[in-house]
This record gives sequence, structure tokens and C-alpha cells, in this order.
Amino acid sequence: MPELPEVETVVRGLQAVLPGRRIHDVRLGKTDFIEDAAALERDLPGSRVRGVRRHGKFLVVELEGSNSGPPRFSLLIHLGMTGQILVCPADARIAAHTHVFFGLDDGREFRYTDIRRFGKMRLIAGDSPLAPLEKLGLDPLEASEKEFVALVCSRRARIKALLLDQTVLRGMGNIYTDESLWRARIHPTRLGASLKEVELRRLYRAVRGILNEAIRLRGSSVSDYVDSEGRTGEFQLRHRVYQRLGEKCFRCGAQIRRTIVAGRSSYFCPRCQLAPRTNRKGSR
DNA sequence: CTTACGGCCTGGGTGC
DNA sequence: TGCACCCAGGCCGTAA
Repeated sequence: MPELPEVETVVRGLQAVLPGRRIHDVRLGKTDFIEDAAALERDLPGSRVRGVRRHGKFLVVELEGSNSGPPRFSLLIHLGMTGQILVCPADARIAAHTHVFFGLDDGREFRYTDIRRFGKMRLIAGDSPLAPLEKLGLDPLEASEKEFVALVCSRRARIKALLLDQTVLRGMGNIYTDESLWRARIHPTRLGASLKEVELRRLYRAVRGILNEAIRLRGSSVSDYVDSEGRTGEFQLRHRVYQRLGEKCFRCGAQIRRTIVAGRSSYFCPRCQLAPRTNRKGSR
């Protein structure tokens, strides 16, 4: 499941091969996950890649058009759960569920594969700030400790929901929220406003540490994530709670539990991450 | 406004 | 061999 570290890994891979490349042709399979498929077919051929960057879990491919189309535009890609981007020789075997092909001027092909098609793709004209990205919160790796504390300490929502909320912090998903909360020894249902200063600082450090380590290991391959060269990541080997139901906590040996928080499976250690007393349903 | 929750999209994996 | 069911992330509508 692509979250910040996986998207960052894909972006770095694309940065090594895409800038300067010209897109010759566009071929599309199913297009129900593309905002305006006709726009891709119309504006991309002849365009050149200026750069690739990440914004939260979004990939942004910056392009300059050919003479006819708009001069500058961006291709916005969200990988959803099962989206994969691969840059490969044009004659390489085509994986099932591959729905987007961009022929490149070096004989290779940019391909987008997405089993579930929960991903999104959209072409946006102009240089202006990209509307879908404007509502997103701070990048957890760019936010200062002070900013992080301010985002959380005034909120009554559960900390797990806050970390998952892309308008608060952009880029965290289920894996990295659970791993961060375990490292910081904070239970997922604790309310943001209930966290003490020392806990907030611990969480801030945990989030940054986990994300940076995950990037270093090129992400977590839990379902079918691979990077733009088709390689799996290795951070799944360092998971301490995620999908470890019933296994022993690496810190205290207690059995890892699972509960639903913010509509998501949440793995935690019942001994290291103590549940709050105050927000249990039905208790007075 | 903030928060919580259910439903929807899709298809692979699981269990009967 | 079939098939109902679960689950995943983001988003949206609704309700308190």
C-alpha cells in the first residue's frame, strides 16, 4: 500500500529516468480512474517531462507541452492501494491490469498498473498551485516539532484519525501510523488534546524516524507494492506491530492486538500502549 | 466547525 | 469447482 515512503521511492526512481524525456504516444485501457482521459490523449503526446515530485501520497509529473497544447501542465497521480508505475523497455511483458502506456523517446515505456483501480490520474493545466493538493496538510518530514504539536494538541479526535487525516499531515497511511504510535508508546484511541508535551515530542520523533527508515529501505512491500524498477521494498521486515496480530511485542513480549480505529485495522501492544480510561463508550 | 460513522468503488484471498 | 464474504484508502453524505 503506497504511503509516503513508497511514493517517495517511486518518485526517486522516476527522477532518475524521466526528466528530459519526451512522450511520443499515449495508449489507454480502462479509464474510469482518470479524471479526463481525452485530455491525456490530446495534450501528452509531444510533451516533455520537466520534473517529478511528491506531495503527500501524490506523484506530480511536471510537463511542458508541444506547440499546440498548453505550455505547462502537471500529471497528478495517486497510487491508491494497488497502483504501480513501471518504466521499462517497450517490448517488456505487459502485467495484468495495466491501463496506461506512455511511449518515451528513448524506446522505453511508462506504464501504470492498478489491480483495484482505487488510484487516480488527472492532468492539470498551468503552473498555478494544484487544486487537489491545496487542501492537504503539512509534510510530516518538513513540519517542525512546534508545528506538529500545534496540529495535534488542540484536537479532540483520536490520534490515529489525526495522523491518517491528509488535511492535517500529508502522506501517512495505516502502516506508518501504527508503527509510529507503537514506537512512541501511544494508544491509537488517545485523543489529540489528551497527549502530554513529552508524548507529543516522542510521537513527532517516532513519525520522522519511522518514515526516514522506511524511505531508506525503499518502502514496505505488504500487498503488491514495488518501485518503478519492479523491486520490492524491505521495511516490512522491520514492522513492529502492523499485521502482527497475536505475535509478541518486540519491546515487552505481550501479544499484539488489533482493533478498529477511524474505520481502520489498528495494531498495537496492549502493554506498551495503554488505552485511555476516559473515552470508553458507555462508561460514565 | 468538529468528529464519527457507514457506504461506495474493485477484485484477490479465504473459507466453506 | 463455485461462491459469498471480507478487506483495503480516499472520499462523500449524514448525523450529532
